[in-house]
Amino acid sequence: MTKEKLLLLDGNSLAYRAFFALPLLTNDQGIHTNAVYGFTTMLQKILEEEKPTKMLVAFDAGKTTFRHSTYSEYKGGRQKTPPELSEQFPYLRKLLDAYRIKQYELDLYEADDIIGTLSKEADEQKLEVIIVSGDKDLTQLASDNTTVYITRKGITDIEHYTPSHIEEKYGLTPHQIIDMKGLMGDSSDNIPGVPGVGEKTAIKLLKQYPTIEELYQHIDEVSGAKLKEKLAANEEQAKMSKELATINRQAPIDIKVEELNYEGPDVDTLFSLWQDLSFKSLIQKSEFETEEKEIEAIELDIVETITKDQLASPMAIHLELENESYHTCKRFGLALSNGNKTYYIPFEQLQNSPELIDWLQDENQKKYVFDSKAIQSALYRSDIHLKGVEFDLILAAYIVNPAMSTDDLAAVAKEFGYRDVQTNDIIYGKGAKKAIPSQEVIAEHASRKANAVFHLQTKLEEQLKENEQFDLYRNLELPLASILSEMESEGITVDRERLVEMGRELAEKLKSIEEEIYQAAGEKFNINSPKQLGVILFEKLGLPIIKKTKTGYSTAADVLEKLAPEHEVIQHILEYRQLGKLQSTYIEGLLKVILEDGKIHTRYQQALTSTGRLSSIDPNLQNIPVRLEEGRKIRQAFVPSHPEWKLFAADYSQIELRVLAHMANDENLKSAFVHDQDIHTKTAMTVFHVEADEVTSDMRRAAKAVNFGIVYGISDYGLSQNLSITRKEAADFIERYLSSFPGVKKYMAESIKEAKEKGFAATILNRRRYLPDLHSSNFNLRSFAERTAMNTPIQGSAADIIKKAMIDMAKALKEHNLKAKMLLQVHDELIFEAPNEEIAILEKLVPEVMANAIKLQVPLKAEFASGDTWYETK
DNA sequence: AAGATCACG
DNA sequence: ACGTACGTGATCTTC
Repeated sequence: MTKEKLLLLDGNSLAYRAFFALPLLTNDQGIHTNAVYGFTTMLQKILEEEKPTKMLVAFDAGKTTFRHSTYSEYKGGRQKTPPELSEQFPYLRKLLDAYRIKQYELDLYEADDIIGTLSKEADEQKLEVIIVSGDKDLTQLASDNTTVYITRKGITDIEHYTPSHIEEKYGLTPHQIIDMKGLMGDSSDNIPGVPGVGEKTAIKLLKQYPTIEELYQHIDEVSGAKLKEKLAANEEQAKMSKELATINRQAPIDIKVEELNYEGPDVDTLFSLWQDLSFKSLIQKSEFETEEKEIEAIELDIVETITKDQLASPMAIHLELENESYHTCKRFGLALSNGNKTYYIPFEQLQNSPELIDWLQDENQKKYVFDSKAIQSALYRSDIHLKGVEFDLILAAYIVNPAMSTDDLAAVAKEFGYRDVQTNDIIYGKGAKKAIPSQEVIAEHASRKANAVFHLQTKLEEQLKENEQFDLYRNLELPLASILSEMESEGITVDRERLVEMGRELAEKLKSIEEEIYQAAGEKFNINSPKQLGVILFEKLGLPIIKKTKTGYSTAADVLEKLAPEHEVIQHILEYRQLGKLQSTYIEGLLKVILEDGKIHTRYQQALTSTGRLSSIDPNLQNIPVRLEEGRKIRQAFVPSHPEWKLFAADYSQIELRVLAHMANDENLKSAFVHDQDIHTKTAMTVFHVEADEVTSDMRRAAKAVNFGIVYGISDYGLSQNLSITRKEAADFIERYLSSFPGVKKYMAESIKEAKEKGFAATILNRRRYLPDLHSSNFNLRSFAERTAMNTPIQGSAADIIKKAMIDMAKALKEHNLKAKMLLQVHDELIFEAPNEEIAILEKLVPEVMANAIKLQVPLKAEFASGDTWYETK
């Protein structure tokens, strides 16, 4: 049997050390974690190096100890524990529980005394003992069997105090450390000692007289009159100080060395705690070590058909796809799991399994999935209509924390403590190593995913309910996924010839502008290269440098506009940029993604943005040009899918400011919307104290910029940049705005305060965004988080509203038996196509549904237009 | 793979 | 004093 090794840790001391050694880290919910993190890394290191068989962490019990009856000023004058540290102690306790390490504390005694008592007992039993602390006092406990580890700078750098090390360092025995302390005192514990005697003098004296008692017996022999005088005057104090510094090795503890066996951590609990604390590096490191071996075998049947008797409700399903482009990619096969057993059926066979298809299409057969939108869309391509999705892991995880920046099932599962599933990167490889593995490998991978989904359903739903977000998840996001799938699958028709023709024209214009630029520059260069352009403009032509980027001169549009009067080439460059953008992103880009049906099928990312908005990719149909006429013409290529049909567009008017009026409960702002006034003009009237007919276009423009600023979480600098005014003027402006709209002013302050208290900003439908940086000591990070705390409820609530409108809209189209289809969403705008004869119906129905999506304190208003192309819906 | 730029709400 | 407006995606160049 290996020799017993007992590890005794001074919990309080190490937590303090870790806290002050590390910067203030927080987890994604804003709880400080640096002390727990430091403690953990130190613990991991010691466990690995020492491999103890017994362990205990001792804590100080409370404020009063038996030492206070000797000396009431003991530990007096100490700064009280910072709240950022106090809040970490419960997590430290949980951490130790997860490691299954015993913890102990005792009324009236300090951690030292518990350690002293246990180490004495262990020492007598000839156990090897290691004591770990940040407090050098503990070195008095060193012996032949006991080594005391004291953390130096940081927390993982450790000095080992054996009796011989102490001898070498101080020329004293461990026990004399107490006498040393008695003479020199300890300011941190407020132990007085003998004033004027420091470490050097104390050591010198103790080399001559081994203890304080013997020193005083021979006080007359001490050399140096001054020193002798000081010692004589403070005899009582020195003896008391010694008493205070002496660790009590007979504390009345009711725990025995035999009870301290350490058998390693409860891995699952530990991992899930690390998840909660966002200890990503620790998780990764230890997974790296366990990844290969610990993944459990699964029960899997690869089958050619699936019949009713193999199906149940609920079951988790996963359709394994070649890649993320589910509208076009290869579909490998479907895995089904009831939590224990899994089936995998290749996609070709699935298409010939009528009982399985019936089951998939049966609303009453409940399915749990990861990314229902992808599966529904991919099945729809084969005319299979997925119904009965009861749980969607990607949406649930996104609602629990939208900051989770991954769409990989395994990565999401890991976040919630489930690890028997691998990432796509591991199975398929990434970059150059990418390859399609065998069917067996794919089948197992898909089956593990289905298992993961099945196992995580309860946990996620519990968490959603706990956060009061279940309704948002179940009645908004989940039904929306299905509607988005229908919109994506429907797609929008594009007039390919129109795009090609526009491309031809653009190419000609670009060619001639390009030549003019080369002429002006006197040489050929790559106009698309900011680096090369910078050299031409700022070195060759000697134009003034207005702004720099990290890597060189800025040639961004706002800079070039300021340079325009300086040189005629600037205008050409701006035009080249503008047209080049249209050509590459919109003409060539869109032509590339028109499918055989003549349509473009974007994909909405429903679990991506931190505010709750959607995003659109492959292609992005949420940023089709509109502001400039040349670009806007791109919209002429977006057309209805049938002759005698039209496109119909409806957009919310000022939805974000209406949301603000509602949330801030600002009377002035509310009244503007109740009376349906032009909000920017109204703002100008209020801020400039003028009548409606006195508002100039500049005043309105300024008011509009301030309104934007308010929505974004205003800063004087941002506004000054936007309006090209000084910062001071911008600051005055904001001040005037806020005193005109006192409700808004109050809202801004309250949003930050509330987010700070709760740890997150929330929307009308209780969507959350965690903002740990509100507590950051970094000005930039904190300011950013503060602006986010103001902006997220506004932008996010607007997103909630339009999502709700989309659900209501889909229902209304069905109920009215309309042929009209909802095709696109652009944040505050919905685009439909419909037969001509339905347009009049939509003109009534759509604005009504949109306006009634969610009841606010102010009316919601939607404006609409229809036309033969998207361009004409204005 | 990162940075700059520019398209949208 | 600190250095910024909020949220996205695609393309191009450069490293």
